[in-house]
Amino acid sequence: MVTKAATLLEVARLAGVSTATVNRVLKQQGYISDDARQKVLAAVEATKYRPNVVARGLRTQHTYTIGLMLTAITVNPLFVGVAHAVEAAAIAAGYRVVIFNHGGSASHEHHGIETFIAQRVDAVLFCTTASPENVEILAESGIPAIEIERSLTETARSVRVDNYIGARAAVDHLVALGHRRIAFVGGDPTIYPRDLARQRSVEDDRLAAYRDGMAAHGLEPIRDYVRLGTYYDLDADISGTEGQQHADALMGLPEPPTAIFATCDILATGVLQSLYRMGKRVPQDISVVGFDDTIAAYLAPELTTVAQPMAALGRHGFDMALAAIEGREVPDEIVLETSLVIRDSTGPAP
Amino acid sequence: MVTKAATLLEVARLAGVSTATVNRVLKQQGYISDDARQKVLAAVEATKYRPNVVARGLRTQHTYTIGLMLTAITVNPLFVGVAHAVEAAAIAAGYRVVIFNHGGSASHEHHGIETFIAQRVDAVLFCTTASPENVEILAESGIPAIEIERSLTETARSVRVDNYIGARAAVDHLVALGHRRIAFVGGDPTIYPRDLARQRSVEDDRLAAYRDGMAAHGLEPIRDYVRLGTYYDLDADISGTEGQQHADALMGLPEPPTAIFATCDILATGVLQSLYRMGKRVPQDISVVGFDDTIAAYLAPELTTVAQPMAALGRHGFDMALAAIEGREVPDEIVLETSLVIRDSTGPAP
DNA sequence: ATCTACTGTGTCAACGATGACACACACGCC
DNA sequence: GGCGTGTGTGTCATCGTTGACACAGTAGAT
Repeated sequence: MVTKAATLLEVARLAGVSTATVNRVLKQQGYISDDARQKVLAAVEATKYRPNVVARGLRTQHTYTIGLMLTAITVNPLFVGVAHAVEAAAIAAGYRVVIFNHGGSASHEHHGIETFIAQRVDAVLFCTTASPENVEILAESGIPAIEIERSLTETARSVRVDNYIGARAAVDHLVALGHRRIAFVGGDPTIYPRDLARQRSVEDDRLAAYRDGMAAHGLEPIRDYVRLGTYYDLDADISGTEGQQHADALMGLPEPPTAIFATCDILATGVLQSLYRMGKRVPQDISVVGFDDTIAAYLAPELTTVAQPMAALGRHGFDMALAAIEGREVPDEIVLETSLVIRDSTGPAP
Repeated sequence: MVTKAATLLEVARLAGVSTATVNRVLKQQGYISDDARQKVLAAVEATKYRPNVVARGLRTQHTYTIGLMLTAITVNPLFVGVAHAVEAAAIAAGYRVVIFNHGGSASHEHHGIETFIAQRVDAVLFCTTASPENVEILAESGIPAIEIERSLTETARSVRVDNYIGARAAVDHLVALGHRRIAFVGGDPTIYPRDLARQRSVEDDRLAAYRDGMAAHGLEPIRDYVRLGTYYDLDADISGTEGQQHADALMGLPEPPTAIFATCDILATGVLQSLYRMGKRVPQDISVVGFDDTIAAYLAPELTTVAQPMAALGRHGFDMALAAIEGREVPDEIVLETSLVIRDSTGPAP
C-alpha cells in the first residue's frame, strides 16, 4: 500500500493537538504533558510520520547536507577511502553527503559548485579541486569549504598530510636496506598546483624528500633516476601505463636502479607490471615502494608503501566543516602523519 | 565579500517586475516582452541569483535528488564504478546523488532509508541491499527503487548481468586453452540471497556455469576443486586473504589445478599473491581468470577477467529510476552482458 | 462597435516545519 | 486578593518558489 507521507499537521489533528505540540514532542524541548506526549507518539506511529527535511531546510536555512567534490572517484582509491570516511563521519553527525566528480575539468567543477550552492549545502569538501577559483566562489556565498589533501586557496581550511616526512621515510627505508641506486617515479612539480601558504606542492615535498634523503646518506643524485610525469590519466579508464613506461625506461639504463620509489600506488602497479614482464623478481632483484596504501595489499608481491591516513583525512575534513558550520573555532590547517607500511616488495639490495 | 543569496523577490524588485515574470524568464515559458527579459536577466546577473532548490523542492514535491545505497564503496571497486556511472548519468539529467554505505548491516541500511525518505529523494538505487525488507519500505512510501546487480524484491526493478553466460565464457576460455584441471573459487550460494523471480543467486549462476561448462567438455567435476566462501570480509579493511587461502589449499592438493577461475577480481588478487609466494609463474605454470574487471588491469600479470559493464549498470539503473520518476514505462528487469577480457594471466595448459 | 485571440504582467495561496509569542491555568506566598 | 513562577498549549508568520488565476491592453475580424 502506497501512502503519501504524513505531515505534521496531520499528526497533530490525529493526536488532537496543535502542530507546535507535536513539534515539541519530537524535538523533546519545552513542557509537554505525559498525556499529550502519548497521544502524539501514537499518532506519529500510526501515520508513519517522517519529518520533511526539505521543508525544515527551507525554514531553518540549514540543510544538514554537505557537498563532496571529487576529482574522479574511479581514478584513485585514495578518493574512495576519503569519501567513505567523510560519509561515515557525516552520517554519524546527522548529515548527508552529496557527491560530485569533476573529472579534472574546471568548468565541470564550476557546474558542481553551482549545484551545491543551489542546494544550499552547509559546507563543501574538496578532494581535490580542479580550480582554486571554484573554491573561492563558495566563500562569496558564505559556504565553508575544506580542502582535503591540498591547500590551494586563501579562504578554505585544509587537512593534509606531511608528504615530505612520508616520502623521506620511504627513501630512508630503502637506504637502510643497502640500496644506493634508488630511482624516483612521481608527479612533475611543474604541472601540479602549489599549496598557497607554503608555495610548495605535494610533488615538491615528495621530490625534495627524495633528494634530501639521498644527499643525507651521501648518495649522488642521478638525473636519469628521476622520472616525473602524471600519476594517472584522468581521461583513461585505467592508467597503470604511466608507471610501466617509467620502469621500462629505468631498467633500460646502462646501470639500472636496485630500488624504485613510486609516489603513488597506482604508479607502483605499473612498475610492478613492467618488472614482472621482464622477469625481474621483487624484492630479490629490485625493491619497490609505493605511496598511499590504497591497493598495495592487493598486489603481488604485497607492496611496501607510505600509508595515507585516509580515514583520518576524511574525518578531520568533516569535523572541520562541522566546526565551521556551527561557528566554532577552526584551525586553518591540520597536518597529519603518514606511516610506512613495510610489506613484501622491499628487501636488501642485491 | 560574503553575500547572502538573493531571492526571486529581490531580483524581481531590482528588475521592477513581479516574481512571476522573473520566474517566466528563468523558466523560459509563457509570454515575456523583450524589455522585461532584459531587465530580469540584468537583475539576475547583478544579484548573482541562484535558485533555492530547497524551496523549489518543497513547492514542487520533487527534489531532483536520488539516493544511492551501497554496501560499502571501499570493499569492491565494482561499487565505485557503478557509483561513478550513476553519478554521471544523474548529473547529466540534472539530478544530484546522495550516497549511503550500509556496510552490510540491515539496521544501518534501514537508517539510511529513513534519511532518504526524510530527504524526499525522488528514487533510490541499491548496489547492493543488506536486507530486501528495507527496499520494500520505499515502496510503501511511493519512492521508486532500483536494484543494481541483484533483484531480491517484489517491488523494485533491477538491472543486472547474466552471470551464467559470463562465467561460462571464462570456463570455455580455459578449456579452449587445453586446461582440464580447472578450479573454481567463488561465493558460497548458501550464504548469499537469491533473486526472487528466478530463485537463483549470482553465486548459483556462476557455479552452475562452471559445472555445466566442465560437463559440456566431458570433464569430471572434482569436489576439491570447488572452493566456496565469501568474496571479501566487510569488516576488514583489506581482504585479499580469502583468495590466498583458497589458492594455498588448491595448490596443496596431490594433483593441483592448472587453472583457477575466481569469481571476483578481489578474490583473484589473493590467488595471484599466493601463487607469487610459491614461485609459480602465471600463466606459464598456472592460469588465473577473475570476474568484474575492476583492478584486473593493475595486477601483475594483467588479469584475464569477465568484465562487468559497470558504466552501463549505473546508467541503466539511473535511467530506470528516471523513467519511474517521470511515470514512464519501466521494464521489470534489464539483463546486460558481460565480456571476457583476455589479458596475460591465461595461457596454454602446461 | 463588438467580439476573439493573443500578448504580457501581477497576485497570491500553497508546499511543511519552525519557533517566537501569547495565553491560560495551577500553585504557593505575602 | 494580588503577584510571581512554573507548566502546558495554541496561533501564525516565515522560509523561497511555483503556477493557477485574474486582469489588461492590442490587433484583427465581423
